[in-house]
Amino acid sequence: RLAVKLHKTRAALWNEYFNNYANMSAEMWEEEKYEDGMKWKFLEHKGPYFPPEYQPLPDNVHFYYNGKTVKLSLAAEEVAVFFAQMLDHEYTTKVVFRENFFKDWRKEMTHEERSLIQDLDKCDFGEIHAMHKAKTEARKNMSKEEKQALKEANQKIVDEYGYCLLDHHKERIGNFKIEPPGLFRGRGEHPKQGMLKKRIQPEDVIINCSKDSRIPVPPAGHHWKEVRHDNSVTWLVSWTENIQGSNKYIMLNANSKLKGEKDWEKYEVARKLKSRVDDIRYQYLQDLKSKQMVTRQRAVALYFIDKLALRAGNEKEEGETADTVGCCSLRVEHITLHEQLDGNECVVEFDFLGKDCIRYYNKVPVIKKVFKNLKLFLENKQPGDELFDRLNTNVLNKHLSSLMPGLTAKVFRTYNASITLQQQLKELTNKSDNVAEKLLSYNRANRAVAILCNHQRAPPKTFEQSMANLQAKIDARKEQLALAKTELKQAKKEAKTKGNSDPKLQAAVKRCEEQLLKLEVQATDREENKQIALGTSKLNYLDPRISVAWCKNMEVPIEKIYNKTQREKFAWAIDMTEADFEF
DNA sequence: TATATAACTTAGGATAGCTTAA
DNA sequence: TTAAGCTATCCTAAGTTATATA
Repeated sequence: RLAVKLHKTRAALWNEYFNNYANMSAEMWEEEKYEDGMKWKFLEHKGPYFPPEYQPLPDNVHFYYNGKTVKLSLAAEEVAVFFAQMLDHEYTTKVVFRENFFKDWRKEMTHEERSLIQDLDKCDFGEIHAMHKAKTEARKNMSKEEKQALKEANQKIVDEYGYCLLDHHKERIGNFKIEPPGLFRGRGEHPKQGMLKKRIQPEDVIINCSKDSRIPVPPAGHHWKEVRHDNSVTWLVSWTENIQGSNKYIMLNANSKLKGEKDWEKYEVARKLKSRVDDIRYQYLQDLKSKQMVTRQRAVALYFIDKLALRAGNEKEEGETADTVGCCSLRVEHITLHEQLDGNECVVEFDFLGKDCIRYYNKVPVIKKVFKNLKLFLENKQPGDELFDRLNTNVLNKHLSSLMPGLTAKVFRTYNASITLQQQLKELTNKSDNVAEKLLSYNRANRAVAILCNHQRAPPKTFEQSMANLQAKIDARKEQLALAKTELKQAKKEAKTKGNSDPKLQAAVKRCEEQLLKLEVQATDREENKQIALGTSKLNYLDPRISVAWCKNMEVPIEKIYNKTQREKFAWAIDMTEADFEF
């Protein structure tokens, strides 16, 4: 009940803010009274935008099997094109990808095709691939006018399908396009990579909107799977995808009221954790000594989640997805215990694949009680056995929500990310620094969070080159600076005899120094960022009010840290945050 | 109580398109 | 003016969590 009350108070606060934000007077916007769980009262939209239908290959582009031209049926040809388009990609060399593709491709073939085409290695997609490359090339080389026309056509689609009416607001939709068919590209060693992701028809699509709205019209000759009017959910359109059998949704853009409010709530829960975290930590440290195995496992898991910002780690169905784990699903093989390592005692070495098959590797000194428990958990287990065999995310989250309303495993990630940013910003930035230095500090604080959350990226392909280019610029600037300095010296000497120094030359030296510093700072920033992605934490874990307050305090324009999309998403924070905000 | 499912957030890679330097 | 390089945006996969179902 308390949580509901809290929620309602927040909703009222939010409405007050949003009235201002939307630049509407309170009278114009009759305050919505939402029942619990009601997401909207009125929802109208145009339905999804479908990808264009398949365009058959021109007659001069051939597919060959075993060296002979084969004219494929339309369905088989479309799938062949999917494969041909990916030929430059590493995917198409992987055995699993090729096998899955070939199996699904054969399903699309006619009887005759199927009996002829039995070996993928005998297929020659060369001409189709070349055609595709030529097409992308041609697109790149379009004239200004053609590009402009294309842009306008796209804008027209956005104007028509990209917005909806939700209660009193025209809101942008996040993804209004139905996903086009193609070959499934999973991450890492995905058992389903290469399978055919089928074309979605209107008959597969569920529409969600108000009863009294103008119901979206299906494409000519088609009908929707269902039209429903469920205002307890936020999606406008959904369909079932054929690879995993899971649902896909069309939902609002991040700048919408619905999403913004949810985001705000997320950070409010994390702030609440801030005020409770001491007690909660004390509790799980006590629990390390519990007589109950479940409780001790839960305590160790919480220790990891809190200290290392690990994800909850749901169980996954084997063979359906790549083999990745989070905290609760860690297996014996993923950790190594060291009584002594690099001068530290009780070190746990983690090595596992997390979400998106991103490797988590870390050597962490832990407290003795945790170490002792871990040793116990490992007893009589095989490498493939679960470390926390009595624990799952359900048990863990049930416990957490009993400690604090709204508390779940992922709140710790949000909390620790945001509090780390705030602390780091305090520690790293000086008011007297120039903007470039302040931004380096900001990025370093952001980077500390990204490292904590293990947000990695593949080093950009052009990284080495781009670093070299930057270094060349720095060298050139250094030379220029040296030159400017000698000129100034010379001028000063002459000034002694003539009596006036040269302010122009002094300014030139100063400008040169500033530019050099800026370049050097940029180089440092880029080098440190080689394998680290800052965007994910910025967008999903860092309370934007921390950044907004920092910008105000440091007199850094908000545009320096948030691009247009980010400013739109965080409009609420930019609008409501004072310089003294504390997370 | 276990398992499945729905709904929603979080995630990195691909690509479009803008900026900058040659 | 053009191409290279970089950033923003798009895309959709892969998580988490709450709830429904067996």
